[in-house]
Formats: sequence, structure tokens, C-alpha cells
Amino acid sequence: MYALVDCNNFYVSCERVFDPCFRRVPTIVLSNNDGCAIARSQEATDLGIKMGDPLFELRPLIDRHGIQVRSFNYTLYASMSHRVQQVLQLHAGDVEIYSIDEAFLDLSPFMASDLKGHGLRMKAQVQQWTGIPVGVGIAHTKTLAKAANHWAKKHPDTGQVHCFRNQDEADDVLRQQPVDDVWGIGPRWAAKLEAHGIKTAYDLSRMPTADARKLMNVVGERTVRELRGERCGSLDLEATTAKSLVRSRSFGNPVTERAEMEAAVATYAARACDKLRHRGLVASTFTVFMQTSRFRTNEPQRSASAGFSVTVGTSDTLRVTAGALAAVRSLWAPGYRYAKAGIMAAGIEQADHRQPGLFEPANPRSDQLMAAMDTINRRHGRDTVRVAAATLRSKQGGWKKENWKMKQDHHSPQFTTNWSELMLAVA
DNA sequence: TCTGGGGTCCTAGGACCC
DNA sequence: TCTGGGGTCCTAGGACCC
Repeated sequence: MYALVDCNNFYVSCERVFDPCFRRVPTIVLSNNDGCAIARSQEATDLGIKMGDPLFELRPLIDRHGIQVRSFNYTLYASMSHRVQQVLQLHAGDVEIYSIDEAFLDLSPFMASDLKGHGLRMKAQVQQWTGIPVGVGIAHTKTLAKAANHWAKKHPDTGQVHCFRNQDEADDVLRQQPVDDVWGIGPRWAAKLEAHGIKTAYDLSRMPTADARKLMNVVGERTVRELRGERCGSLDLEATTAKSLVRSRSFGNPVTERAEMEAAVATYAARACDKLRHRGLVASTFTVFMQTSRFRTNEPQRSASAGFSVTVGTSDTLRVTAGALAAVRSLWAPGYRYAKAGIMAAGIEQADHRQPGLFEPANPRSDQLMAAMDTINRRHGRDTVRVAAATLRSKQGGWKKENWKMKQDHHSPQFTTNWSELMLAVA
């Protein structure tokens, strides 16, 4: 049997652990750039706030109800996620970390015990040790465990833990679950399925596999089989290296000057290279993209991308920045208000497995330079040394304000990872 | 005025190989 | 009059996830 454990309103819950006075106050956490609400407390959901609602539309509601607002604090959430994972390890054979707030557990070592009771004890311990509330779904396939979890969250009488002991118990719930709530069924497929008269998860589970394959693809077919209790996926325990890596941000203010775009893209290129080196990886294809805001429909729109490849994988910030800047210059078209840009790295492989080029000898000086830069920045803080292209000089010779940088006006402290931001108790 | 970021997998079609 | 069979790799587009 598998358990799917998922944290309730995870980002909001993280904020509340360290801000207990706001436990009953409606609270939202914003996306990067303070753009829209991506996590809501139950009280905020009850006020009608939806996932993805833009902040500026919520202003009146925020003022009227004293809604607590927080900027995205990834460092805090990642740290809390790690704590939750450590507790889960104690209650499972194997644990697959599925996302920052979800994990699949192998419960086979506990099959002799009452699994619902096991789930309740696990939930209580996560709550007590980390302060994070979780929901638990238990079933014999991953897709059904997701469905059980969904049910548990919607029905408080379950204690937020629900177990399908057999297929009949699963079917009872699937009959009441809309098809678009099924894990793996997104809005497009849901619309197609509903057009074919398939409205509930149970309807979907009864669909002939050949039809499922035709209407969706092999992924959709697997979902149908899993709903019937046929196991198609097991726990994914291997730490695979990512196949691509993206660094991109929406701008705090629209970018209209090429120099600003160059500084922004150079910054993202450096961040992407930092990440590659941190993971011991190199990449051979880089794609730079820039786009206007699709929401500003009365303005001219543009979305453009251009890339470059290297024969031997690299994570050298200088080299990638040079290529990225050339891409920006080739793509740049004036007269637009750009809202976002970024860089994608692909063709990723382990740095120490990289295939050397016949005409391109290894460059130890590049590795040494990057290592020195990383050491300095680790000790003295990010960007202590950086590529000049990532900065803007004013005419007076000083640094120019970086208007493109994202907004974060409601940032909470890094309670768990930064000595200078620890909570202070005054007796 | 203001609307997130970072991933994965599958399929079809085209180019190429022997 | 008649012109093969069996592959791989790459890319773009479309779907999904959190």
C-alpha cells in the first residue's frame, strides 16, 4: 500500500509556525514579484480568494478583512519541507519526495497494523514536531492514494486521514469525485472526457483502455488503469539529474531599454550557472527568452527566444553570459514593454562525466576561476563578486537602480536558516 | 499601475543513417 | 513495367504536475 502525504496550505502553514498570532486570521502567500496569491489559508479561501488571483484585485478585500500577506520565502519553505520529510521517514519503508509539500510512502512494512491508525499517528507526529498540518491518503495505487488524500482533506470527519482498504471502498469515493479532480487529468483532458459523457472519477475508471489511449495518450491510459486498482507506477526513489534548468523572473517594472535587459539576462545566466555548479552539472544548450505581458492586451505583444550550443558542456558563468548577451542583442526589438525574461539550460550532464571535445581541451583555469568565485560568494554573500554585465552603471559612475528586480514587499524572516533572523524571545 | 516559476513525459513529423 | 526495409535522433507542440 502507498500513502500520499501532503501538507495543508503549505506556504501559509510555514508562515504560521513562526507567527502564531495569525493562526485564525486569513492569510495568503504571494508568488514571486508579489504578483498573485498562490497559497491561501482556509479563512482566505472562505473569503472567496482563488489560486492565482492577482494582488491588486485583492486589495479591497485585504483592507476590509485584515488579511495577512506574505511574499514568497522559498528558503523557509524548503527548510520546513525537509523537516517534514525527516518525520515521514520514520513511518515508511521508502519515501518518494514528490514535491515541496508532498511525498509518497511505501507502507509495506506496516501492512500488519491498522493503516488508518498508522496514518493518524504519523499526522500527529508531523504536527507536533514541525507545526505543519498534513493530510494522508492510503491505497494500493498512487492515483488512488491521491484520491483518498483528496477525500480526507474535504471531509473533516476522517481526521484528514483516509484509507481505501479495497476497491469497493475506492469506488464509493470515485463515484463522488469529479473527473477533473483526478491526478493526471488536467483541464484539457477533462473537457474532452466530459464531452464523451465521463463526469466522475468512477466513469473514468470504467472507460475501455483503448478509448482512453485514443482520447488521451499512454499516460491517460495508465491513469484509468490505476483508478481500477491496477498498479502502473511504483515509488520513484532514484535521484535523477534534471534534464533542464530554468532561471527566469517577471520584472518588477517593465523593461524598455536594451541595457536593462542585458543586465537582467546576465543575472539569470549567472544564477543558472551557479545552480549547475552547485549540483556538479554542465549544460551544452542555452536558450534565452523574453516576452511582454499577455495581460496588457492593449500593448504590442512579443515573445522571442534564441539559443546557442557549446560542443563541450559548460557551467562557466563568463562563457554563458557572453552567449546570453549575444542572444539578447540578436533578439532585441525596441518599442515593447518587456515583462519577463529568462534562460533555459539543456543537454545537462554530470560535470565529471562530460565528453571532452577533440579540438577543445579542458580549461582548468575556467574551473579554478569559478571555484574561487563560488568560495568568495559563499563566505561573503551572494553577488559579492559578479559579472560586470549583470550590473548597470549610471552616468555619474555609481550603480544604477535595478528597476527590473522583482518586488518582495512582505518578506518574512528566514527563521530556520539564518542566524541573524532567528526569533527573539524576550523574558 | 499591478497577473509565478520550474519541471516532466508523449507524439508526430522530418532528416538522416545503412 | 518495374524503385526496400529498418532504424535513430531531433524538434516542436501539447498535455500534465506542484
